[in-house]
Parts: sequence; C-alpha cells; structure tokens
Amino acid sequence: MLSFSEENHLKSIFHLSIDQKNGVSTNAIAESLKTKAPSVTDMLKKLCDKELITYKKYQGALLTEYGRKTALNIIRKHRLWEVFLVEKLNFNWSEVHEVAEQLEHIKSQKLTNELDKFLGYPTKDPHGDPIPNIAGFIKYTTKVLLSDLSIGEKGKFVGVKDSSSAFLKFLDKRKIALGSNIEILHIEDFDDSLHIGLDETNLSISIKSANNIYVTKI
Amino acid sequence: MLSFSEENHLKSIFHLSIDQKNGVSTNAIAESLKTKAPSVTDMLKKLCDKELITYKKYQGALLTEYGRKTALNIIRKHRLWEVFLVEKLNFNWSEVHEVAEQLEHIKSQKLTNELDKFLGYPTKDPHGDPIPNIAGFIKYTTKVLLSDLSIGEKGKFVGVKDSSSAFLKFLDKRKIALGSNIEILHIEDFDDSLHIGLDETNLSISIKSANNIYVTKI
DNA sequence: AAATATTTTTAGATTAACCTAAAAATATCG
DNA sequence: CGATATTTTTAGGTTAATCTAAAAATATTT
Repeated sequence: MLSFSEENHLKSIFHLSIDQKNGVSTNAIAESLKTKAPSVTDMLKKLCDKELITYKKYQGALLTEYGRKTALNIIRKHRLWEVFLVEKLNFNWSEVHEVAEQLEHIKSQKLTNELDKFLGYPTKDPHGDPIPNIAGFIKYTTKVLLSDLSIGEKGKFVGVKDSSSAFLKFLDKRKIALGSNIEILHIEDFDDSLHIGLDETNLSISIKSANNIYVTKI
Repeated sequence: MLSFSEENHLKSIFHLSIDQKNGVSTNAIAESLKTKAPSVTDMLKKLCDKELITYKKYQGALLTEYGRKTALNIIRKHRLWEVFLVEKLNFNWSEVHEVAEQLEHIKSQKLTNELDKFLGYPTKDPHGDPIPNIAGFIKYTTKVLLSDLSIGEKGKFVGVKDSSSAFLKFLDKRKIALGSNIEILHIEDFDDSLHIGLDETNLSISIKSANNIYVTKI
C-alpha cells in the first residue's frame, strides 16, 4: 500500500517523463512537488526498492512498467473525480484540481470502476486531458498548440497545457470553452499577439495564452 | 488543518461520548482506534492545545463545542459518502464503511455541501444513522432495540447498532432490510431467541442479533 | 582541459504518530 | 482501609517524511 507521498512522487515522475526521454531529474521532481532535492533523493531510493522506478545515483528516475501502471491509475482517479465534480456537483473547471488531488488517493478499485461507470466511461477530463481506462490505456488525440497554427487555419479547442486556476478563469471570462472553434485571423508583428475568430465573435489574445491552448486542426 | 489521526480521535471521542456522561477514557479511545494508550495520551494533549477537547490528566476527554462541531462535520461527510456509494455506485451497505473512512477526510466545504444537494439532502445513511446537517444539527428518531419489544408488539426496522460487515451480511441473507416490519411472535425461554414475523414470513433470530437491531414501535 | 557552476547526494536534525516498558495515579476488593 | 489490580501517564525509542548544510559528482564555460 503506497503512501500519499509515494503516489505523488510517482505521478510527478510520470508527468515529467512525457517530454523527457532520459531519467527525470531530482530537482524537477522537487520543484513540481514543492519540496527539496534531498527529500526527493530519499524517496527515489524507496520507490526503487519497491520496483516502481529504476534509479541510479545522479541519473534520474525512470518508471518501470509497474510504476507506470500505478501512476496511470492515480491519474485515472484524479481525472474521473474531476469529471464527477464538474458534471454532478456544479464545480467549475478552475476549482476541481485541489479537491481531485485529495480524492485521487482514495484506495478502492470498486469505487474507481463504479465511478467510471456512473459517469458513462468518460474519455476526457474537464480540461481536455485523456482519462486512462481500467487497463491503463490512454487514447491520445493529436493536438497542436494554438500558437502553431498559421493565419487562416482553423482549430477546435480541445485542451489546455497549463491548467492553473488563473488561466482557466481567463478563458471563462473570454467565453473560450472546450469545443470552441478558433480561426487565426491575424498575427500582430510587434508582440506576436493573435487576432482570432471565436465561434461568432472576434478577439485578441497574447502569444503566452496561445501557447497554453491545444487545438485539433479542422 | 487537522490531520487524519486528529480527526479520527475526535470522531472516536464523539461516538464514545454518547453513552457516557463523564470524560471518555484513554483506553476506550485506544481500543476503538486500535492503537495503544500512550499514543492516545499524546493526542489528547494535542487536541486540548487546539481547544477541540477539554482534558485533565486521568480524567478522560470531553469535546468542546468547537470539537463537537468538528466531529459532527466528519460524521456528516462519512454518512453522506455512504449514501453516495449505495445509491449511486451500487455498493452494498456492508461494504461502504471502509471507503467512507477514507472519504470522510477530504477537505472541501463545497464538495460536502454539493454532495448533500446532489443526494437530495438525505437524513439517514444506509445503516439508518442520522446525517448531521450543515449546521451540525442531528435529527434523532426515537428507536428501541428489537430485544426491548414484548410479545405481540410490532416495530419497523430503522437501524443497526453494530454495523459490522458480518452482521449486515447476516441481515441480507435473511432479507431483513431497513423499513421491514417486524412483529415479536414468541420468545424462547431457554436461549431467549426470538420468533418474529418479518413482512410476509416468519423466522427465528438470536438474542444477540435482536440486541443489534433498532426499531421504532408501530 | 582546467576552472567554475550546477546538480545531486550524504549527513545529521526535526516533527508527527506511533510503539514498549516502567512509573504514577486511580479504582476495586477482601 | 489497606492491599491489589487497573488505568493512565511518562520516558524514551522507531519510522516516515520532511528539512539545512556540506560534500561529491556532473555539467558548462572559457
């Protein structure tokens, strides 16, 4: 039975592995968990003993297949709870993360699978991130950053990169919601800001925002 | 912010206070939490510092008003989650306790209150125990043990005293469910076992079982 | 490639939540 | 009521998860 801290480290390693072929660095994990490097080193040794990761001194951490499955199960729970909070309990997508961080640690296979069934086997969480199925399989959809589109191209808003509360509220205010259709109308030369067509209206967003918005080309 | 252990101690003190006018004893708490007396002594000092209980050496623990409200909030969450598990996720009443023990520690006022709303503001959990409302108010119903009824008296099954999984499964097997109408037909002299009329059928149960079944007289 | 900078690990402390063994206080019983 | 039993506390130890400071290894830069 894993502790909350062990689970959080695994999850962190999983997320940091995505854009990283080699081992995940001690410092990166420490930063993502808001702890210090020595604490992470201790934990890496423990996770290695439990065969959840492979770890050699100074070489960073890599998930084993067992560790990967374990991490995916935690992420599955996190995202299912997020769906529950938004669809059944009137939470906004900007306020689910903190609560899901707690709920993801509840241990009960039956709970997870019944929740999945109750929600109708959702494949995406409220931020557009894919939900691993019971076997740990993730259905990725090809998506690009809004900032990668050229003038005249159109995309459908399918997810956010940084799902911080502040950014999600920013999107709410501008009525940019998952599923919105976005067309690049113009790119400002001097600050790279984008003029976009959003469903029926037009607006302007910064390059920083465009770097946080995932779309599928249409 | 209270730790899980602090919350569990509070809950234990609350439950043990029910049939106890004086302070709750260290040993009783230790037994209910499956820890040892010295661990409880440590925790009582801490809870006293936090003004959740009053505690004098050798005198046992008494909840303050603040401690009582805090304990009731944990119990409220526990019982709401039990309702959720049974009504929405197909759990049996004999398997909800363990999971609710975890879920009761999730910290989010909004979650608790939205869950309450989602469930239609239930007043009883699946074992017939009352659910405190948001203000910590509990609506007690007058109930007696089945073993307190005399021959010829009738009662409606409204709750269990010991809600151990084994006892709940025993009730399931005999189709004794919350809401069942029970009539005392005969009491066996030599072992105090009861012959009862249950809805349309008759059966015999031990005095030990009758001591675990709450009914309202009808 | 040597010097410097950065990262990571080791060493040793701290805190929370538990424990055992023994001492102290309270309760019970003849 | 005094002896004995029980309960509770104290004293001191353990483990998990954190920390700081310093040492060691790796990476970068000139």
